[in-house]
Amino acid sequence: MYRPLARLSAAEAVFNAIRGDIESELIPVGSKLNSEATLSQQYGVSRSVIREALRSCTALGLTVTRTGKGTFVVASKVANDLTLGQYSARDLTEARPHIEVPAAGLAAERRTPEELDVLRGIVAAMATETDPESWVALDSSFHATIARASGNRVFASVVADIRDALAHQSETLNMVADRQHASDVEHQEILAAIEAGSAENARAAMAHHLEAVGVALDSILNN
Amino acid sequence: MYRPLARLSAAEAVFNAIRGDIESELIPVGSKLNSEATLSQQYGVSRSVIREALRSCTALGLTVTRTGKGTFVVASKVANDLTLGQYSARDLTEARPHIEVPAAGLAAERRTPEELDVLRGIVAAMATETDPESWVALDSSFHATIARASGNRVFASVVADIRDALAHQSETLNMVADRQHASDVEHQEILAAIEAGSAENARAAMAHHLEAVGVALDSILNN
DNA sequence: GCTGTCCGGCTGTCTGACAGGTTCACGCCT
DNA sequence: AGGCGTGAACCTGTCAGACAGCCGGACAGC
Repeated sequence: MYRPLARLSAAEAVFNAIRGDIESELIPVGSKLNSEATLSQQYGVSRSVIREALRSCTALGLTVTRTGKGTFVVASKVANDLTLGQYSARDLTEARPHIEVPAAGLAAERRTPEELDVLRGIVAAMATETDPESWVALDSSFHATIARASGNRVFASVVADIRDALAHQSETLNMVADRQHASDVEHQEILAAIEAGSAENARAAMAHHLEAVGVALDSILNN
Repeated sequence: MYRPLARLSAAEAVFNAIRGDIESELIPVGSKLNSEATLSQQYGVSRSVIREALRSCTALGLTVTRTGKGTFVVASKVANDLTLGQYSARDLTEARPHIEVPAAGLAAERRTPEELDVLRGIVAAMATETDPESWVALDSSFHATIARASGNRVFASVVADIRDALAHQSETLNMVADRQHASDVEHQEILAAIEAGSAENARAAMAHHLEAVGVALDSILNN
């Protein structure tokens, strides 16, 4: 009575199998999948098919693959903010300096006294904040406020988007513990430059800060 | 001042490029991508890399690939119900008969007079309904009511899930125009069997209905 | 004890090949 | 002339084998 639909391709079948194992947590988050060669033998298909299946898992954010090491499970289910979180950590880290550094320079020249007050308040609050999530929220405000203080609506809007995306990434939180104190110091330097009205120093301080953050994120992504 | 993150693999780079073209609607929805061999030449990489990149697009629901025909753009952005819409049209069509057919049989034996009234009302409404979306909603109610009438909470729950997922798929709507009248007739036959208390006839009528729907969906998926 | 080097394992990519699905035009038959 | 089958061209799906580059650990030398 029942006629099946078109056959699944081998790659789809393997993808379904692996995805099922991951979503059922049969393969727990954090663990390493078998090597492509091993999976190839296990499923009785060529390595090309395995790679395409893993590529699907990676596209859905279930796994990450690192050259020379293997493929690792990073989530047991598909994140539902795949749409909104359209920026990858790499995209963000790469783009930030190009936007936030010039924005900091403009902010040093154009900031109002009120904006300075806000920034001082944020920096002070961060120094005593111990909860990582709250600290990240303050960090977002700090950078967003500087972008607004640049007087350029494009910078303000883009930085707001970037901060929003960053706040939704687990790497951000993982990084806080190591970077919190260092970031506080760097923030103070940025603030000082903006207070002094030195665009050059503000750009340098912001560049230094983002560089350090980028390095930290990089090491987390490749550990 | 700025050190880039780890290089993107060729497959990731090509994926980003194609995804960008799709999301910017530079490659409009409905159009066909160049063949894998052609893309291979265009991007200067091997066909394997192209296939992995396209596999990523397909995993995100941006494209579908059909053997012997090519790869087609089906969405300009990643759907945000990738999580919820965890069932593919294929999954649904494949599973439905195994659940709804026995449920119809049980419903014929266990339905209450009140449930019969509800079903009659739905069938009557569908016969005069012209708006496709409203018709689909009634269709969902019809199948869900039968599942509830089976007296088996598992069937009721599963069918509700299935109907919910189906209602969110564009293929469902595309199919209505062609199938509406035929489905109305088939629904009447199912209702008649359930009214008569004939489990055998109810199963047969439901099986026939789902078979016809499956064929229609199949032709849409492979047109 | 520390360091540097080497090796085995793994991913990233390429090449070439063949099977099977799809389309279309050409030519044959009616 | 019109319908029909058939084959050629093109496309995706899969396979096997190969090699470069990255990574981790073992092992020898200082």
